[in-house]
Amino acid sequence: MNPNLFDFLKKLMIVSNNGSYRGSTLELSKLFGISQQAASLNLINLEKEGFIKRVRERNGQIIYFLEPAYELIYEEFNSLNFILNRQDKLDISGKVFSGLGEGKYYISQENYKNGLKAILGFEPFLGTLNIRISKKELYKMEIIRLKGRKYIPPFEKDGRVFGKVYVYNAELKGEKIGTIIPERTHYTDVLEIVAKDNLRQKFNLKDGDVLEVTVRFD
Amino acid sequence: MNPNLFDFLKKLMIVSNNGSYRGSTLELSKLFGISQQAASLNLINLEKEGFIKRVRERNGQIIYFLEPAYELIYEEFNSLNFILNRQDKLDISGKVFSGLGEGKYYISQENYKNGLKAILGFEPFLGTLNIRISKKELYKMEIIRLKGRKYIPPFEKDGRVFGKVYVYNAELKGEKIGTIIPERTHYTDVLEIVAKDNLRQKFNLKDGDVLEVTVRFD
DNA sequence: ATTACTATATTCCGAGTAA
DNA sequence: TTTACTCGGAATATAGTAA
Repeated sequence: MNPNLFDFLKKLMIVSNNGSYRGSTLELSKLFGISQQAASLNLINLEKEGFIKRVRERNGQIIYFLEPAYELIYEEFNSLNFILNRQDKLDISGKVFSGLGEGKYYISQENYKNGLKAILGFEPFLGTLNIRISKKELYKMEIIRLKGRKYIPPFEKDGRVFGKVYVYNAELKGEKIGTIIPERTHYTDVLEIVAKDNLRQKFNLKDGDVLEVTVRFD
Repeated sequence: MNPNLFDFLKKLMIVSNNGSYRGSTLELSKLFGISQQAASLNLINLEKEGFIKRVRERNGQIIYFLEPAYELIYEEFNSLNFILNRQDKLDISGKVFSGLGEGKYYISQENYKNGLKAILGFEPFLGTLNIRISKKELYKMEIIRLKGRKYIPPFEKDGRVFGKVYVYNAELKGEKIGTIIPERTHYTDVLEIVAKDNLRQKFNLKDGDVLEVTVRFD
């Protein structure tokens, strides 16, 4: 979300009571030092994006905050908490699920395999373990993305383009592992795990099992 | 601070390590999905406003975060915490100090006196107790300002203009009191307290004593 | 290589005003 | 009274480019 709109939402939630705000756009404009038109437009956008629900009244409107608004605030809260704790690692948890077996195909490519070995220090098992991150922890995925420093550069092979992937040292159940995040992907809630061994076998994992991974940024 | 610049600072602090970031404006622009020029300009502004200190290097620069940056993040963190806790009251503490006796003059004006009585439900002692809010809790002053609902409208008397003041029900040491914040003032760190009695006498207060006030928003 | 200036493009805001 | 549209101007971002 646009930082200006977020700022407006934040202020709106601060001046609200019991999960709602009753007032007019003129009132809001005066409170926030913006124009009535800007207040109106911001409300329209917030409603369009599903953060608030409005009910018109004689003299103004009632604004109800929907769950996504609180989720957004919570994400931001956690991001700031992360900064204040100046952490060099981050714990994230998710549920095991079966991918389409693409992981094995990709990881078998020489460039990726060698890149992983160089960054992680071990020869990876030819397969990945996927975990899906819950909505509550999605903000951590963004932080992990932003913190990405080590990566395997993109390359071409047999006329196909293989994209840049960020690689992180990590731990799982005391095991040194790696996590991979492709630079361009639409799966923003998936963390791919590589390890020396077949983790699914080693820990007898089933779909739906919850795993906690410690991702390192050094 | 401008929300866009704040957002940039926040992202910068997330991708940093050990209180500093080493890299180029081009790198940052790619990380954040903005232009190199915008990254450069944002850094210039952050440095101008005293949030960062930069050291040029061969290939880029090192960016050090200064204390005001952490303070800013901390303030925002607390504001969001406030939202998430959906409070209808707020505890704020500050140190007693002696004003110039202006409080007595203002509070003696009929309009102010009657307005206070109407909102607070008691006849105020003709004098105010001032407390100065510490930097750490200044963000609460902004929240209180934003939450202001009840006020005494501005008026003119003897050719003088008396401004709008926001009035809040509050508590101090179990006592029902009121706090006043003028709409326009340059003392953003001062909370004025009114009460039925002379609080300074009643509680034997001296300058420097720390008081905790619970401000209500109902 | 960099950063950052200048000029242009785009986005955003607010005044006027219709509904 | 409201909210929210159109439109012009301000603010902001990007492109080009100098240092």
